[in-house]
Amino acid sequence: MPDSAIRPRKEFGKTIAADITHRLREEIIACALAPGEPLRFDVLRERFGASFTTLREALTALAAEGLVDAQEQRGFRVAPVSRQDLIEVTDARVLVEVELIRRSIQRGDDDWEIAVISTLHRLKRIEQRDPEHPLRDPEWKIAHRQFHQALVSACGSATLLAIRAELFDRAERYRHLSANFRPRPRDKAGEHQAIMQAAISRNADLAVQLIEAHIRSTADNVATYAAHLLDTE
Amino acid sequence: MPDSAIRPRKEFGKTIAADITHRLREEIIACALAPGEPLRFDVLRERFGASFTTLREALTALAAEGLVDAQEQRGFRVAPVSRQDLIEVTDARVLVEVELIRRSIQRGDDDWEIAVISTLHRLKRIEQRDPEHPLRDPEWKIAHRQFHQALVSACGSATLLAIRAELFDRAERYRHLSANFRPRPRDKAGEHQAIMQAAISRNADLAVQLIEAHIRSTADNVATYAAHLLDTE
DNA sequence: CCAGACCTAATTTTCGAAAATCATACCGTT
DNA sequence: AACGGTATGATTTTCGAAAATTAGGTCTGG
Repeated sequence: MPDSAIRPRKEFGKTIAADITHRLREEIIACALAPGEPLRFDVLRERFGASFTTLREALTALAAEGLVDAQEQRGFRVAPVSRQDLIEVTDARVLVEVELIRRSIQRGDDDWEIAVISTLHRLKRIEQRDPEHPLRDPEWKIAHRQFHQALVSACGSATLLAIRAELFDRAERYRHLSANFRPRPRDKAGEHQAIMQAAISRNADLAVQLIEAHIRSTADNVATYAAHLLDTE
Repeated sequence: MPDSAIRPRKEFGKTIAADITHRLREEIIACALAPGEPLRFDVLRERFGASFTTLREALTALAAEGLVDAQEQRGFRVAPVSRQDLIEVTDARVLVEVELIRRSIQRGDDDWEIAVISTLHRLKRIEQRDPEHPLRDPEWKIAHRQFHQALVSACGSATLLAIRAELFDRAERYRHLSANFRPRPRDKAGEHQAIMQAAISRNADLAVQLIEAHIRSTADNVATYAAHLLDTE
């Protein structure tokens, strides 16, 4: 990855504000910025090399996504975590994801099947290469995200996909939170494989059941291994 | 604190940006700013009396809510409307609202019942007073919003309530869109009464059925009377 | 010693100028 | 006339100084 000195001021054709929103989002999801941590402008200014107002715009956008907590006249902080919030995010994810899987299975065409199969294939490849700590591998994170994205991509509702994406981000932050304390990842590969097969064979009820179990067991895992981070709030 | 003779620039304790976000949201929902209309800074600056960056922050927040469309490097515009978007918003609302009604009916306590009954009462009072064009009456709009809010308020999930609120706003904009062309409002009072009774008597299945019909028939109404505004996009 | 008013420093929030980018009209060439 | 490049004006985007607000510490009176 390019050094920050070499890195262009902003990504392809986009505004600096949008770029910083993206970078901040990644850092918050990865818990490089800890939950509840104050986001002071001096610090951010130095870290991201942007002005007050540009940073403010990025923080406002992330506040609307639920990753940042805006305290009027008292600045911003990384959205705190809690057991209650984890439960809410999990339940909301199940509600939305189940609906989108059903729609995608009903509406998905050949391209959808190909996307599901190929994104799973890539995910498994990466897991074979280094089965240790998947969440620490940026490539695994991207591949994992793309597989789940592909599963629901044929649902036909940009509105619900946007909501799903926000909930996915918030859930991923909790996964990172517990990643450092989890002794060994469970058998996600097998779960993903089963979900893919249920989806491709158009077995909606089975796919829905597997997805719900997948989401809930991940959340349970977080609740167990990050318990000490969730109760002190 | 300078007690200026002029009216206060903002609501007490809030930032100007938050205040402008609120005012812009109201105007977009009410279609005082037409769908698709470009939001140029000179114009907004004069209308809202704020600087570029403050306005930019407000527009960014509204973009995250789906009421404004940010076109990188080419400014902002009011989010366009379309038949497809109306369908998506309606379906998403049904999905979320049905879930929240179920939870509220299961969990609601005495205070919840009181809130449902009293907000409906107020709504009916306002309708009696002036049964003509409810959407043009700010008081009716607030009362209507508060009744529906009360119905789901006991669901126990701030996360889902926030998602619901965004979808409600987007749907309300469509209602305003058709309000000018609808010959006569249908019998909403009766529908609200029936929903309240089903909720209070803890008949979840009936309440869900009524809510879904309520949402869908409203959307159908919009699709009919605002057809000429939805197809040209 | 405590409560509360006051002052100062730290921090956020807002502003308008300046830089960057986009849209359009103009011009010369094929 | 069609095309492509370029200058020009319009508009957005970014910046850092300045204003506004909060946080924290000090002093005073009871």
